[in-house]
Amino acid sequence: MSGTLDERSWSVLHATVTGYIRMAVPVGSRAVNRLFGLSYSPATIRNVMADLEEEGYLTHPHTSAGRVPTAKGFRYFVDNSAFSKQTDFPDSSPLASFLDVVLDEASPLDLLEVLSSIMNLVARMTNYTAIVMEPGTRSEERLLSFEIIPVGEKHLLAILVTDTGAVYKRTVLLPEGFRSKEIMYLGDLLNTSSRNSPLSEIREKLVGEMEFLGEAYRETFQHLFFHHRTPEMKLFRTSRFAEMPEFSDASVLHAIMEVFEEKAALLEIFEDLVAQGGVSVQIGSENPIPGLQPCTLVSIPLVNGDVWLGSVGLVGPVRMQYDQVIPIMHYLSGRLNLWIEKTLPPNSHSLI
Amino acid sequence: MSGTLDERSWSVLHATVTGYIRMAVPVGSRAVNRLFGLSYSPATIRNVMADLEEEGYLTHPHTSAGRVPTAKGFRYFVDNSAFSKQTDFPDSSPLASFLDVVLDEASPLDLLEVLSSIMNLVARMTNYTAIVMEPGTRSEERLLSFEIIPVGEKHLLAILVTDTGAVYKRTVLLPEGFRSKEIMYLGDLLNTSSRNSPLSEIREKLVGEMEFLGEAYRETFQHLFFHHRTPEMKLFRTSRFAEMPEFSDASVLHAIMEVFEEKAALLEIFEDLVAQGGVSVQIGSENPIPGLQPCTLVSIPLVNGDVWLGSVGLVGPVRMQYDQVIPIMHYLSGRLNLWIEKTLPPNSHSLI
DNA sequence: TTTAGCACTCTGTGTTATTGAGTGCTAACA
DNA sequence: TGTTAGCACTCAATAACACAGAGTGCTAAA
Repeated sequence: MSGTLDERSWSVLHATVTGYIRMAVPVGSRAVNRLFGLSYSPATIRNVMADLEEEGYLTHPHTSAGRVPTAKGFRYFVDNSAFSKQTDFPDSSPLASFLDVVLDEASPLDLLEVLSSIMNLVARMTNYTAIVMEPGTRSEERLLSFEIIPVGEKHLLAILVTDTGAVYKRTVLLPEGFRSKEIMYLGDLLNTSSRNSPLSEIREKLVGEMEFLGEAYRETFQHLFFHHRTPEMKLFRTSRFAEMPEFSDASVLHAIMEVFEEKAALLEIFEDLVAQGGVSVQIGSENPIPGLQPCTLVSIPLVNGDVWLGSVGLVGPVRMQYDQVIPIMHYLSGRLNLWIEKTLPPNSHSLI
Repeated sequence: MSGTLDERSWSVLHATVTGYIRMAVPVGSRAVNRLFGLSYSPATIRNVMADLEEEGYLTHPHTSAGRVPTAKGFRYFVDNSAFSKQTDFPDSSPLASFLDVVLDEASPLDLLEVLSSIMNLVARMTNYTAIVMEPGTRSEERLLSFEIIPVGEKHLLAILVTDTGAVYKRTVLLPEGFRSKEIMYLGDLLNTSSRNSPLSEIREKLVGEMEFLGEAYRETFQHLFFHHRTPEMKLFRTSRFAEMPEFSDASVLHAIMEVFEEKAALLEIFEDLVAQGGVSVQIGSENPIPGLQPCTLVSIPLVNGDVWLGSVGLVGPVRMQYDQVIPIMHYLSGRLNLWIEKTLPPNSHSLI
């Protein structure tokens, strides 16, 4: 990135950003001088601020207003603050003890629920909106169990379990003249012959074998067996946005709410950040979704080697309390990924 | 309720309410006269409006403003408009053909998904927020299948299926020194001996029998078997609220968003309305949740005899397009409940 | 190099005047 | 007697204006 700031510029930038985060209004030279006890006078600070503005770290809503950090200013602040390197986290934190309990007794096969309960807490601690995302279909998902259960006279309920802990269910009406036995036989066959085979392989095999079945059988069976797994997303405390001054404009707020109702775009962001690993901070327009550009997204991927299992994130205003959020997310990244690494075999989605 | 309005008063009330729904601003006597071609002059309309105000159907934000309907005014409007009695619905509607397709191939065991896809469409058609609610634990839920699947060396995955189509899963770490065989044996036993027994009965039996098991076994098994089912709620298009003029006040909007993040209160409302049956319209303060009082909730319970399977609702501003929403919900109530009645045995949650 | 001082700029607020929509009342009318 | 035209009155919303205050940029002094 661009050059490094000297000591004095950095302390002014730091104070300006911190002040803006706290007050949510443009910060003037006097405020920086007083609030942060800088040993420079307001006049000096004004000079420094003018320089910082020229270099693009600050802006000016209008002549007689204080300074507001730009995305570049926030970026420099985040990259150079101590909290971004901080690796320790107080064991006494409620989060730490919560994780102790949850991670001890839970399994990565129940990842969505585990992450949900954790991020629910994190959302409450930080007062920002939390996101939990789990990807859809996984490449080498393998069949653990396929059970067809007759329900009543005319219905079949299929339960498909894969080694990632995913459970699919579907109910179908048995077509007129069909015996449930026949379909159940197919199910049993599959269950014993293909246990532990990748779903993709079973799919191909089935398509081949099913040529010999009647159309109606084939359709019913396919309906029971072929599921596509959609990504799962959960949100916590989206209502917080309605309280923040930067979202008092209804159209801005509306745009954000719409982003939250459409998981595809968020999924893409999380996918893109997997390779990066660790804590990603996307400030303002650094993220590609237009509606989300007045926001900052702090997120971490959960991986087992090079297999992506899911991601969690926090969304708040650009004026986010980075010094609180980033250490929390760092800590979460460490604990969760360690837990996954310890529990799952290397590079696997599953416990096998 | 209070008395019946004479012909003229009713036409003025009708025009005022309709006008207010359309314009979202107080409606004056001239507007009523012009927009609705009433044969009375503005002066006469003013007299009638004054009477309606005295009787509590209209209010007055301030002297020189037009009239705004009160909750009582909306209530009278809803109760006496033709659309509330209308029973037919165009077969050509996208909703009708959508239901034709969905209800034909789906089963009430997948109720949550069925209702979700329908209400997603309804939310888009009406531009209001849709809610799908499914109650939690059901009294006489019976066991269909309980399977314990070993995953890897040290984990067990339990899948419990009940006759309502509910599927529970949980993964546990096998305690040190345990053999998965032993626990699986318990599972098998349960599966063959207790299939079709109510969960409550199995629970009691197990608690009795498990006295003889060691503490650790008991705990592990209980962890696998005892789930409590929490109510499920899904929301569609909550972002719409951010666009409506009556919710431009951030604190009002925030209160509503918070209601949507807490399913307990909504669940209670839906539960209370089950007995009433059919289409319930709760206008403004008629619903008991404070944050939701600037809204109207139009909802229908889905029942099989006296068994409640779930509810769906639409939430919008009090100034809702009742003439569009109520017929839709009437139609939905009819189609869905008929579908349930045809598919499920009488007074049952399930297909058995 | 830093800082005090000062003129200047611009938003936000409070004041006032004005406009216009809408009412309530009264008197005329059918 | 019910309906309507006319008119004075009320009050929110808007615009115009002055003014205070916060904050800047520049200059000159320390």
